[in-house]
Amino acid sequence: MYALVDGNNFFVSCERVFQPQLESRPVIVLSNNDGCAVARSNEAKALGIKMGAPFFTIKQLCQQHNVAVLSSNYTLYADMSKRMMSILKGLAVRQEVYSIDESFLDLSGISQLTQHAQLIRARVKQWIGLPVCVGIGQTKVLAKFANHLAKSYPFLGGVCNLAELSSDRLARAMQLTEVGEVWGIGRKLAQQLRAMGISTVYALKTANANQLAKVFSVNVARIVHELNGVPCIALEEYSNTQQQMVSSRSFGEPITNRDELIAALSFHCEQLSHKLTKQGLFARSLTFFAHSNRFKDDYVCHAVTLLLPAASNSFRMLTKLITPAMDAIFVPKINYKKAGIIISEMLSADDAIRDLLGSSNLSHDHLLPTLQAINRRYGKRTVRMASAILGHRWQMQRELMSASFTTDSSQLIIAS
DNA sequence: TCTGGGGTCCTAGGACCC
DNA sequence: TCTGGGGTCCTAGGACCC
Repeated sequence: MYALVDGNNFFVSCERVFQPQLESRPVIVLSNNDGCAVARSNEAKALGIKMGAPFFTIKQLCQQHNVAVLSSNYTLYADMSKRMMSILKGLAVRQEVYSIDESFLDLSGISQLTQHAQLIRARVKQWIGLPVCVGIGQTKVLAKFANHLAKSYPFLGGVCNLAELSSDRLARAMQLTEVGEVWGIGRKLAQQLRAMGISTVYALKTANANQLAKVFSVNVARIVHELNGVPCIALEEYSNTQQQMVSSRSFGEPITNRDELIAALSFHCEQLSHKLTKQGLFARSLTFFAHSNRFKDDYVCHAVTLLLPAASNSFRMLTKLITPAMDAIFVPKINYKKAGIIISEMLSADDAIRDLLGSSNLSHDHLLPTLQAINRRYGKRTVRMASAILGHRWQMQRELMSASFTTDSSQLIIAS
């Protein structure tokens, strides 16, 4: 049996742990650049604030109802997530960390599953102050569905174990739930399924999997099997090596200036260099992209993929590609709104292939460890490429951010 | 005026191979 | 008249997830 444990309104709950005065008040957390609402407390949901709603469309509503509006504080959420995952790990046979606030657990061999799920809830709440819901089912898709029920029906007390439901009640619950709620059925698929007369979870469960595989893809067939209790999606305990690495960001305000764009791309080189080093990986090629506002008619997007002479994790090497990249993508007078870099080909140190002359397809920047040591000791970005300080107008807006309660000793909460 | 960022997987189609 | 069949690899693009 699988469990899906999911933090309730995760970002909001993290904020409330350190700001108890936010309890029982409507609270929302905004995305980068204070763009749109990415987390909402129940009170905020009740006001009709939708997931992903652009902030400018709800600003007035927030003022009217005294909604607490916060910029996102990912450092805090990542740290709270790490703590939550480590608690869950101790309460399961195997664990798959699925997202910042969700974890699949393999509960094979554990008896009294419902009680165990309640223990999970109680422990996470007591040890780190976060409320979670637990859904239990025979497959990952069913565990997800159970979790949805646990969240939707408060009388369940935050835990839903499908094995405890009679087949009649399970069928009833599936008939009452829209097909789009199923994990893996997004907006487009839900729309197409509805057009075929499949509009509830139950209708999907009882549909012909082979037929759907032909019309859509094998994925949809897998989901149908999973809804029927046949596992098709395995628990991924150890994440396979990452396929892709991205650093990108929208600008606080549109930019047209070449230097400003260079500064932004330099920043992304630093970010990626840091990520690569942390995971022991080396980039082979980088895709640089920059685009204007995608909500406007004159939207343009330019991208170029460049190969490094040898795979590298050093920001000094990555940064060298910025000039050729700019030559390929930069067009004057365009109002750029976002830029970034994608690495889609990575090597680990083990992949290094030595040729006959002893040179390697990996290039080690021997200065890098020293530079990193300086930055660790004297603070992030003490030493950096000069190109990164050519401009700053591109930086994000985060006007309403809370403190780094758990990761910066100067910002600890003081108990008096 | 204002609309996130970071991922994965699948498919279709072309190039190329024997 | 009639022009194979099976496979791999790559890329672009779309859909999905949180």
